[in-house]
Amino acid sequence: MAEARARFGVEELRPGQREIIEALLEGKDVLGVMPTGAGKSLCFQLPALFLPKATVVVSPLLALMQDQHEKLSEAEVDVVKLDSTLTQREADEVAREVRRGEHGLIYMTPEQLEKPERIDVLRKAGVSLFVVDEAHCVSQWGHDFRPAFLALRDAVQQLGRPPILALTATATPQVREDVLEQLGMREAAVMNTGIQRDNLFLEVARTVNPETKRARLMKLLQEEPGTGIIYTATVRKAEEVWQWLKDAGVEAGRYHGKMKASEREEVQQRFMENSYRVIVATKAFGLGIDKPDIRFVAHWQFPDSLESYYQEAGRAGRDGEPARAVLFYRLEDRRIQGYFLGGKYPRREESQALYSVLRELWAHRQGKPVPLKVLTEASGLPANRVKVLVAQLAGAGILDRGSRGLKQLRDFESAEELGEYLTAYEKRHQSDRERLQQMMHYGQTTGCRWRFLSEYFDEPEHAECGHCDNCEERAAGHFDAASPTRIATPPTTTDTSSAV
DNA sequence: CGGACCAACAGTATTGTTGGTCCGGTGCAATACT
Repeated sequence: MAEARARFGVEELRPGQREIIEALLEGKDVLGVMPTGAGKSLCFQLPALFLPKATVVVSPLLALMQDQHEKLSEAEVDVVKLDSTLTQREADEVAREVRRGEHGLIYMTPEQLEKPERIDVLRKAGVSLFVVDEAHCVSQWGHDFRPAFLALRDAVQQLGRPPILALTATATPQVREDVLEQLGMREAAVMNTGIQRDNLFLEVARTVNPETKRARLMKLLQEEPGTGIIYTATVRKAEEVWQWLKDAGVEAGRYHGKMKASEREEVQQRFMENSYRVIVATKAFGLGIDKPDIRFVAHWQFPDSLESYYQEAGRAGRDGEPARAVLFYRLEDRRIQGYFLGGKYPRREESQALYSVLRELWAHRQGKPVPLKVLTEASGLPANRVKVLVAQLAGAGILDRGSRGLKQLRDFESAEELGEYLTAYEKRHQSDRERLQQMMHYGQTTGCRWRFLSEYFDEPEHAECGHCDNCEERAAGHFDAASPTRIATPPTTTDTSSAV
């Protein structure tokens, strides 16, 4: 504790922190689900000081690593990062130091851990603790556009399987299961501090067309003098809303993945300094946004799931002061999310084709390892897709990802097992569609929205909240007791009829 | 998946129908160029 005080200026461990740290020091795996601002970082930064060997921290974003690296360096903690921002020469130097065991805390991207030479260095240094920060990325990104997250399980095995700490702010039971499975965490202790945020007022505005949305947004801006974020589903829509706000004289910024890195950095900086009233953004404006006094988050279009929604909406009111999360619900907005879900996972034919090609290659090379590159070219599938399927085969124990290539361990034992492999992603696709459906139910429900979220996240039942639009209206007597539909729509909370 | 947009056509006013095309998120890392 003295150490925590001296290094990090912490007086007392918060709920959850002590339990997590104690479990780790006993050598257990831990999945920590705790909100941003609850002190996740301390859960590994503190043990890292006492553990005999290095602590590896996997972080999804270069900017996040940069940020943490700076903060820790200022606190005179011995920390390095290993990523593509280093020159070859710098990376070699850091690698040498790591090998000699000179560093206690090593930040890396998952992609770096795919490289055999990095694994080699870490093995020589020895690893006491393996941390996956923002662990929902394993489930959210691993299966399609950043499959390096699915290779972490192998990496940690190769490192002698030290205890794993996975940390995230939100996770449904499904996502928790997936993270545990993909990282190979068996019998992990799960610490969940809950999702309730009493200062966050949840509301939904039914908006039948773009005009209604604009009117509703203007109203919100008039009611809320503080800063906020407006999320859109597409880059084009973000640009459009941004332009419209600027024309209306609102100090607005924009943020999305098509902008240059330098510009994005500048916008974020200015947002932190309160130079903007609002930021219009796609989901690119997410991880690492930790501004405490965001007063509202509005969704021009709903995202793909309530996980995403809660992550984004939950960025409002981190300071504990009253804040609002407003969803501009429109049935038609389902379309764009449906499209995104469409091409996300490998299809059955692709799984089938890849497995056949791989078996042929093995046969042809008489069991010698097949380099990933060779398989990718032979299959004709996109590289990411191949990586996802290979990770899945590795998880099933069919192959092993060695430094010289993919080695066959066994064949599928039965038609059932093969069928399971082929249909695994169809099931996932189906469950994603159900999650989108749940997102829409949230938009349509006339019940307590916090209760809806609690049920979705499988949290203990709680009484009606009193801080969502439906509870407020019920209290004001605007619901017909016999029917679930609304009988009165006061202009203060809904705006379905008064299109401009 | 399905809305937005446009052109062609229908037909004789201005507008309406139909059919085709287009578009759509999240990042790391390696590489080629100044």
